[in-house]
Amino acid sequence: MARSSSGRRLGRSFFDRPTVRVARELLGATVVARGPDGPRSVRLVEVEAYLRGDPASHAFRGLTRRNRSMFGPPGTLYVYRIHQVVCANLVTRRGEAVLLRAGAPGSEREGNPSGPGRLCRSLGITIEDDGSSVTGPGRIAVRSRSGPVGRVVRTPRVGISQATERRLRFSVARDRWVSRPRPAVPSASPS
DNA sequence: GAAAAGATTACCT
DNA sequence: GGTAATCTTTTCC
Repeated sequence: MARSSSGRRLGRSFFDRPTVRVARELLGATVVARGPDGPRSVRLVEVEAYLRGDPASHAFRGLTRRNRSMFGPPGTLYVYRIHQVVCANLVTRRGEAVLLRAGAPGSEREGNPSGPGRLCRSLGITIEDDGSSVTGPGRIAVRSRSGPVGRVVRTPRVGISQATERRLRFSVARDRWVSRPRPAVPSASPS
């Protein structure tokens, strides 16, 4: 099988670092979810950072019933429902997290993980996974990237109405799995 | 208790 | 490119 191999499981120390740095380094990492019909995996190509004092963050107004997982330890999954789908985040430091927006499917079974809701559907992540940890024995893990990642571009985040100018969306330039709107790639050298 | 808004997506013109 | 679907959480009266 032409499977892009992945490295070791990322532990708490990986997530217990500044959120922007974690976000950037998650690109190329693989999320693996054990399911009833075997493991499913997605290699991340697009994420967004949500910070302290960030009006676009669900944690901005303090702890609520919905966002309590964002205040859990590093490596906690924060899963929330929006409209008819769910989206997943990985908590870094208290009250900060990285939204998983898109990735490349590990095989045909994962379908199309291009978009936060689609990515969760590809991995079988549900609201039941909210609050679980990816650094422990749970069914979901993150494995470090094993190969080079393409050029990374920083652009404004998608779908928010506050702090829209902050460039906290990180994506692999020109990767086919990056969701829409597709970021413009600065032309240092046109290809 | 009621109303509005939403870190989206699928389908329409 | 624009809009409806759809339902939970949050917020306001």
